[in-house]
Amino acid sequence: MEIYQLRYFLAVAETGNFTKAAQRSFISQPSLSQQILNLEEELGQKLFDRLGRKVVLTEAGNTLLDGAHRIITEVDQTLGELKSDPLLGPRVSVGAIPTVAPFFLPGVLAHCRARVGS
Amino acid sequence: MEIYQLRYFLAVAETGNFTKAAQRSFISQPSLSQQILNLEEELGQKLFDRLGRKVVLTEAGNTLLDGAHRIITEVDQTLGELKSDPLLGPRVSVGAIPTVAPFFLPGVLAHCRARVGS
DNA sequence: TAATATTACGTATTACGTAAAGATT
DNA sequence: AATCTTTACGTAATACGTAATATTA
Repeated sequence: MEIYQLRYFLAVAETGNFTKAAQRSFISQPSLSQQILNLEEELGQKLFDRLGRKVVLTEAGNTLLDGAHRIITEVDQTLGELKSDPLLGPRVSVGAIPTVAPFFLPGVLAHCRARVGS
Repeated sequence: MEIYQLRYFLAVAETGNFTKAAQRSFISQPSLSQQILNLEEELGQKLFDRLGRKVVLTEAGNTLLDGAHRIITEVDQTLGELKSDPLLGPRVSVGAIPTVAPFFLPGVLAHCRARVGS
């Protein structure tokens, strides 16, 4: 079970339709179908009942739906905190005596930022 | 970012050592190293400071550590609920008039279970 | 020099797309 | 017949292992 599979699963659960779910996921419909089948096989549980053109969650599917929501929420939140966050990363502490600090530091720091490119 | 990568990351964070983390993860040490690098590249953040033989979490690493713990906990809980749980799956409701139920149902149901193999 | 991490590169797994077939309305 | 899903199969991406190369205590 991987994160990308859970995203596919959620797309199907929310659209109730493999074709639309595939479009939303930017992959072909058979590939998405395959991943859902892989998930079902790994879990040993059918996740959807294929009723003609309707796709409905099974009991196991509903259980996974709950978990997937919680997992993906945590994942996206964590990604949001981390992804290329410029506030994270190495810090530099600079000390200076009070007399010169207000005069020199602003210009010097701006120069540093410009050279580093941040 | 995928679940298997988060497990590798946790292994390194907990052991503070790529070699031991690889052993615990049952993969070779270079492969694990590569996955950590992939993660760092995707996130645009260094996750560990390699200080000679010590490996220490960066600030971004600590942020991911929190998230990874929550994510993996949810994942494992969800997997535990689902994986080949025989209680899940299709249910069959059987009705019978009170008079015959206690006499016939036990044997018939046992027979069904035996034929289905459950 | 011993212990550890990274780089280089080939192999094997596997996710994906296209085409064809099956199933349902 | 039209719409949707699954099956079949080839391709491309990539996770992994082995070997060689840094790097540090």
